[in-house]
Amino acid sequence: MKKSFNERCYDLLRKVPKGKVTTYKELAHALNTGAYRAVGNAMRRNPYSFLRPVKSKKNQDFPVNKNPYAPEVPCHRVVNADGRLGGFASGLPKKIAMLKKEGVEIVNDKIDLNKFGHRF
DNA sequence: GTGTTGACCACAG
DNA sequence: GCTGTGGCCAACA
Repeated sequence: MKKSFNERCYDLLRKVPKGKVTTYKELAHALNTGAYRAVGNAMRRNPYSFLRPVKSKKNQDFPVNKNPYAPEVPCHRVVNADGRLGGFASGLPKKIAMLKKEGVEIVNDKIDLNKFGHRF
């Protein structure tokens, strides 16, 4: 079964335990590729993002109606390699709030990857 | 097939 | 600390 790069990203992302975060770098590495940017790209057009903004383009890559992953894809659990939150389509504060809620400690809008960084 | 863009990374200055 | 530059890979026009 051939999965799109996007799907693989989400699949890995779902494996990240609650209370932990991963980085675009690790994610891409786990996918056996170095396309961190592509991962970010995938998240940006993430059709399963439950906080997806109105900025939805043509998400013709997946059947959004069925959204099989739904809130199971914690796109808020992905951060930059430095631990910075980087970007979030629906706003960083939201991301921070959710992560804090899961037990992730955020200091100065950054995450301690030594403690909360998940590796595949 | 080519060129642009992207929620990035690493390095240089 | 900041900006600029080059590079990586995938999706899209």
